[in-house]
Amino acid sequence: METRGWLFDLYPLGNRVVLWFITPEGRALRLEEDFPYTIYLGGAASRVRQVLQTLRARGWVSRYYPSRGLELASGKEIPVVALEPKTYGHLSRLRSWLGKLQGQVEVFNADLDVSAYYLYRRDLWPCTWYDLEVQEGRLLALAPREEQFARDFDPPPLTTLGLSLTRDPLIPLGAGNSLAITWEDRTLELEVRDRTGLVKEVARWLKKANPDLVLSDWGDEEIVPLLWHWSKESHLPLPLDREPGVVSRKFSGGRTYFSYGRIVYQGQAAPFFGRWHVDRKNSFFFREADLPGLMQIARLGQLPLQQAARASPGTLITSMQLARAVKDSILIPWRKADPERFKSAGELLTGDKGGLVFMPPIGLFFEVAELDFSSMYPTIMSRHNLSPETVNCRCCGEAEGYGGERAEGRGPSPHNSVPETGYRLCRRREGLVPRTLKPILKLREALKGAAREAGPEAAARYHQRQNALKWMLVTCFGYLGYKNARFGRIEAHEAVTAFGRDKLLTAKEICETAGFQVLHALTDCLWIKKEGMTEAELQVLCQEISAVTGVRMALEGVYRWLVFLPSRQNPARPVATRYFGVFRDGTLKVRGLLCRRRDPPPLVRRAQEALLTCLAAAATPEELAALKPELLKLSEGFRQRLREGGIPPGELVVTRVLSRTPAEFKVDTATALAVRQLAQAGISLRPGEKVRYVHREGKNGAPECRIRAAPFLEDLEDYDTRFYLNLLERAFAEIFTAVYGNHQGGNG
DNA sequence: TGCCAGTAAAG
DNA sequence: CTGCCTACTGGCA
Repeated sequence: METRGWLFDLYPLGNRVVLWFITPEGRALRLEEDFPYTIYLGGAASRVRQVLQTLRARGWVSRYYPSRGLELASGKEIPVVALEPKTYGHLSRLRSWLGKLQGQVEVFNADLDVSAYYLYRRDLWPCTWYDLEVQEGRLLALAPREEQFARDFDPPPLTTLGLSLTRDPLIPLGAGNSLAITWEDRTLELEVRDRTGLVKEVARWLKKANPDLVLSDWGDEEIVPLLWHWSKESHLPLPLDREPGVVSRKFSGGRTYFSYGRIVYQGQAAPFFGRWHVDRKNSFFFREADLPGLMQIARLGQLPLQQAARASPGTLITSMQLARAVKDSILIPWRKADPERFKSAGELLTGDKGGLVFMPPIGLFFEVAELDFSSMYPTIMSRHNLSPETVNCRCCGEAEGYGGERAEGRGPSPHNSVPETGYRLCRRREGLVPRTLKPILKLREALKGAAREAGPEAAARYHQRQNALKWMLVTCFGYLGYKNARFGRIEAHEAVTAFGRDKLLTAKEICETAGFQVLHALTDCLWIKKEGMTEAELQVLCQEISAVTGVRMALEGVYRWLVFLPSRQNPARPVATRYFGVFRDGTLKVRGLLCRRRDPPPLVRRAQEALLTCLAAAATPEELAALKPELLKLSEGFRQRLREGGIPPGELVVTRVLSRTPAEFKVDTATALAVRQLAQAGISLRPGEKVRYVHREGKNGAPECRIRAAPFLEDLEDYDTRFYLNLLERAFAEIFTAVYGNHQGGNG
């Protein structure tokens, strides 16, 4: 039978991969396909023979045969033995046994996710329409009806059931918290009188609605594990899955890890089988890019959507690289696992200098243009062929300057040598990283273009999708420098930043030659001005810089006025990353101010935003000066409200991310007090999770009374007026000091 | 006043 | 699938 279907979900089950398609009529279609997982063994033939004998004796492998594959580093084809585990269930045993053979044989393609490996091998991607050939529940053949990197796609309408909590997620379901179910624009609150009743009610809704998507808040961590547990306890069915077979469901607990210099917490996952469960509060990409973004990354990353939803940008870009490697017959090395070892201070200092920074002058400036390189690092990687296997490659010989004299000057650098470092780049092969990046860069440009031309609704969807791609591009650069990344290499990372500095410096010189004054420059942006400059002139400048550097330079905008802030520790010194201003079209751009941080109380954030919004109306020095009385009045209003008291606690909540476990705090900081308070109430938080609390009156009282942690704020009557006034003054000072000089008037 | 622990921003 | 550098605050000696 031939039909059409939109690839919706897939997962391994027993010996096969189960695939769910949505038909044009909106029906869910379940199909199975045989898919053997293939591991490759390389190295000395005698060793490999020994390993195969053992595996045969243990009965873990169904078959093996000689094969060939490309070695990443050399690009050469090498002989290997392909082996197929008997079932997916044998994979974990096989992996851990092979893992112990380090140094004896080389093991490739061993640690891939089964669903993802299936998609890479079959060259398929989710969230796409396919022509299907089907027989008795088996998938015989399929062909995509759309391109993987298509600018436009049309998903079928999906039925959605909402699931959330009625109160703060720290309050457990059934212990003060209730469940809310949303279906067809109506929300129903289910009180938890008895657990069985609740399970029955949820089961009834799932059966009745049979939703394609369950979109939840806190479903992964708080709702689904409890419901599942209760359903097992009471032997009641809970049809979370469409899969009729037996699926195993384990709740593993979340994971805390260190990324970009800070602690992150990723909650445990509670995916469904044959149905999507997306927890909005446990999905980086949903937050950044909504459902269209999730579909986009599932397609590009060739991951089941529920996995893509919970993945970090790093996992996504790695998946794209893995897919590329499988398609190109490159043997995939086992992931380097060295999780305990952090870089030492010495390692950090060597080599990597990062982005180039010029310090701005402090104060207020009028008519300043900002120029930004678009996607500078990814473009550099793609244009200059930067990849782990292309830096100082073996194949291009060492005669052409490798290790020799450094590239002098900053003119157009020799085609295959890296500025500053003397590294040499491969000319024969295009690297894995550039090959992965190129189509992403191209699609992102297409999406940005489409967003500019489309109506507001379609534009929002294009924008979400391009935003998802942005994060993958950014992370791709970071991963080059990460020692444990599968496709990382520190020299490649250094080369990217070296090219980056070179290009920014080139841009600065071009600006100066054209008679512009360069006020400030930061990694991939420039702030410049010239008496009587025109937009047309700036566009020409951008074109010249783009042509010379090979990276697109675009005019971010012309500021009517712009403020660079001084350091608070040393007011004579500027800070590179804190500024705000208003463009000619009246939009504000604010960086590094209090309102851009995630920790300040809503009241303080709103106060600063109110002042900024007021200032945005001014265009000239005169207008700016004329606004001062209004700003003073505004700020006095906020002070007044604080002093009067009676501000709801929610307005005063400070939000911080836990950096360590409660026991690890050496100092009684407010954050430490808050976690302890929660622990006393039986709520334990892990590093990377957020704590929220209000500062109370009486700083000198017992430590327990200095703060009150959320969610126990409902009966809180007092707050530390001095603390909040102080914070408010700081928010005002960031604006007043630079715009009007130090004098703030009022009682400031 | 200087130092340290703790926390967060922009790119 | 765990990539920094720098600015800043608050508490303590």
